[in-house]
Amino acid sequence: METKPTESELEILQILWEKGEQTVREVNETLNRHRRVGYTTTLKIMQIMAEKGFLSRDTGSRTHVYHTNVPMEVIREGMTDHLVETVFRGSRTGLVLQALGNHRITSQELEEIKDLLQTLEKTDGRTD
Amino acid sequence: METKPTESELEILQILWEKGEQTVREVNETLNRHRRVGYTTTLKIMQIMAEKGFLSRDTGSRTHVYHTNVPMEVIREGMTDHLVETVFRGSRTGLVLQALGNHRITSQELEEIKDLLQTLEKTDGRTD
DNA sequence: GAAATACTACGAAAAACTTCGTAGAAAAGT
DNA sequence: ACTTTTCTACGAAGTTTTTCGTAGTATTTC
Repeated sequence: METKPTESELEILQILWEKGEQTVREVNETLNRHRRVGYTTTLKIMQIMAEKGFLSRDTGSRTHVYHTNVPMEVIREGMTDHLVETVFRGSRTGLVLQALGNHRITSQELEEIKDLLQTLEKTDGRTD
Repeated sequence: METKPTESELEILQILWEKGEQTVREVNETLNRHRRVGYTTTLKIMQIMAEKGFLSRDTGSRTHVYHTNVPMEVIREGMTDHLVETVFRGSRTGLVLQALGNHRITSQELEEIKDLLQTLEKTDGRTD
């Protein structure tokens, strides 16, 4: 399965993940809240995404309704892995330290992370 | 400063970060250990990178010697921020949890992260 | 010192992605 | 009913990135 959408494709995926199924017009209107994009541009990209398998569409009525075909989780994992490989030379921890370092973090976030670490510590059988 | 190299540019940056200054031929040979790339292709990209400011070069002798002009840290930060914005809707913690979750992690890595968290907890004055 | 090799500069083709105009059909408005 | 709006499909132009061939010099090799 494809896991590396282009930037434009990712914008559209985000909208569909958040709002569920949408028509091209709806997606285009959402996009236009942030930047100017022509209707047919959005249409074209969504058609391409359907070809690539990122989206499926209901062509029952004249106005097609699109929905994502890939879980957000899968894309997040793929993109994160790609960053780890290309930028952090395979070091997942490197990325984690980068993401944590030098940035303000709330107590709640800190707790979340510590909880996850504890879970990992217990669950994940390590050999070292 | 530019912080978002293309994929090809990133490959070259990685080589120069690791090996220090290099000629086009040296870089090209390293690239060719993994995939076939023509010499002039590498040359061209490195010339473009010099224009963009990613690299500088010593043109003293006929064979130019290139070195990076941007610290690895800066690119890592820029690329990580970009991923956070586009894929994790601005949630740095989301990325951290993604990077940690579902992946085997060594005790040593775990310690590293816990240490960093402790430091953050103490150092970073939080308002919540 | 002539031939082969190595280097840069340049341009342009190829590929991937983005953008939009136009055509033609369906639906809605009046 | 007919005019306007809305929709998809399609093609093509525009952009960015990647790829490489060729030309022109310099250097090395024999």
